[in-house]
Amino acid sequence: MRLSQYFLPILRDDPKEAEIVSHRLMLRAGMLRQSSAGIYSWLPLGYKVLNKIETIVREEQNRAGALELLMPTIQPAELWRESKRYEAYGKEMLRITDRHERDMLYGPTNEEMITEIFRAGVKSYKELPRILYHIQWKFRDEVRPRFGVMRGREFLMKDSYSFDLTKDDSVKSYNKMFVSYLRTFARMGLQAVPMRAETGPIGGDLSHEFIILAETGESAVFCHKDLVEMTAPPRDVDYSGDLTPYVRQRTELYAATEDVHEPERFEKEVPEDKRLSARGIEVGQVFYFGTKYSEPMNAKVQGPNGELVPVEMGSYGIGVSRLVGAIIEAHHDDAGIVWPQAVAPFDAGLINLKSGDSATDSACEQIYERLTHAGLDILYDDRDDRAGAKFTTMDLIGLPWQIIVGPKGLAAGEIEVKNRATGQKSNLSLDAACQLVAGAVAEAKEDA
RNA sequence: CGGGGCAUGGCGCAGUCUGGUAGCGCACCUGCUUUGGGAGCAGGGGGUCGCAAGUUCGAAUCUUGCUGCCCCGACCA
Repeated sequence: MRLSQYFLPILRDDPKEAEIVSHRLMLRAGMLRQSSAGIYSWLPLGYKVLNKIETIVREEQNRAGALELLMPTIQPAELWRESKRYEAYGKEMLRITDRHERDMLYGPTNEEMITEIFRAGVKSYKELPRILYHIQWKFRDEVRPRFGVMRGREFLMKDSYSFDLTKDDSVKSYNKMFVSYLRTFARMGLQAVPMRAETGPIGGDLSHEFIILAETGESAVFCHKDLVEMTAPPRDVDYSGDLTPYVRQRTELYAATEDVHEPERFEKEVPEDKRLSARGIEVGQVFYFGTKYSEPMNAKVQGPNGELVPVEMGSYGIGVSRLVGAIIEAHHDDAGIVWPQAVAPFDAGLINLKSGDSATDSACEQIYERLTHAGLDILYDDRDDRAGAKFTTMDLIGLPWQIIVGPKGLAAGEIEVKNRATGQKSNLSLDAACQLVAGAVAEAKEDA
C-alpha cells in the first residue's frame, strides 16, 4: 500500500480525552475514531489489526475443534425471560422495541441464544461433545465506558460454548479452550497468565481469567513468577489427547486477581523471591457453569440409558477488540506503538526519503515489488514530505521493520533497515535488505 | 449512579470575569526556497462558538433549561 493513497489521519497532538497510552496511540495513529462514549469507528489501520487478531483467534479455535457460527446482534427478549435473566440483567442491557412493540435487546452475551440453537438441533448424547463459537459485536451499556477500546460499550468478542454429557467431559472441553487460549495469546506476542477468577453472576464453580501484565492494567494481580515465563503449548498439540498436564502446570501455582486474592495462601504457597504483585488486563475468561442454562431452558439430550439429562455447559470468551488496546499497552515506547509481527497492520514500512528523486524512487519501487511478491504487506511512504515527518509517523504506527531509502545511502549502495522493537539499524545492499526483512517476517509467522 | 470538570475549524487551546459579531499553534491548500529524525517565507481555505429559550440596540461572553463528552469512585470482557 502506498501511503499517498491510504487513509491514515495521524494526529500530532494528544486528544485530551484519551487518558491511557493505548487509547492515545490508537487515536494518534489514525486507527480509531470515537463516535460516542464507548463506541468507535475502526479506521483502515486499526481495522487491519482487529482482523489479524480475529484471524488468530479463529485459527486457534478451529484447531481446538470448535465450530464457528454466527448469531445475531439483536435478540428477542423472550429467550432471556426463559433464563430469568431479562429482569436480572439490569440497565447494562440495551433494550429495544421494534415496530410491533416486541421487546428486543442488543445482545450483551449469547448463552441463551446458543442454548436455544443447541436444544433445537441436538437430542442425543451421540452428538456430544460439541464446542460452538462465534465472533460478534456485543453491546453492554456500561455506566462509565473508558480507556478507549479496553472498556467500550460496543465491543467485538469471541465466545465459545461447550456442550457435554457429563461434568468430566465438560472439564475436557474446558481444558481444550484453556490450551487454545494459551496458544492464541502467545501468538499475538502476549504472555497471558491464567488466574483463578470469580464465577460472578453467571454462576458455576470453575473459572480462570487470562491476564496480561501491564502497568495500566485495571486490576491488581498476584501470582508465582514462574507462570510468567512459561511457553505456550506447541502448534501441533493434540486436542483429542490428554491436556491436563498443560492445565495442571498453570493452575497448581498460585495466581489470583484481587477479587479472589488470599494473602495468607499467597505467602504460604509462594516463596518470597517468586512472588509477583502487578497489574493486569483481562483478555479472556474460561468458565464452566454446568446446567445453569440447560436446566431452565430445557436443553436436554438422551443418554445411553435413554434418560433425558440437561447438558453440561461452559462458556469461553476472548475480548477481540479489547486485545488491540491490550497489545498496545504491552508493546509501546515513547515514540509510539511497537507491534508484534503477528498482529502488525503491515509487515514492514518502506520510507522514501526523497520522493521524486529518480534513484530513490526506483530503488523503492524495486523493494516494494520484490517484498510484495514475496508475500509481505508493505506500507510504502511515497509522499513528498520531510524525512523527519516520515520517521516520526513510521515510529508512531509501529510497523516491526522500517526500510529506509535515501540518496545518501544509495550513493554508497546502502539501504537502512531498522527494527522498530530493538531500534537496531543495519546498512545493507538492496538485496540483503530485502532478504533480511522477508526472512524475519517469514520466521515470525512460522508458528501460525 | 454519587463527586468533579469541560464543550470555540480535523487536533490542542485563547477569548467568557468586564457583551460590540471570533483568534492563535499544529494540520490542510498555492507558490518559492529547503530536504537523513515533525523546515522557512509569502499567500489562502475552513467555525450556525454543543442545543433551545430568555435579557439586550447588540450574546462565544449574562440568565434558565437541556444535551454531549472526560476524570475519580461503585460496576464490568
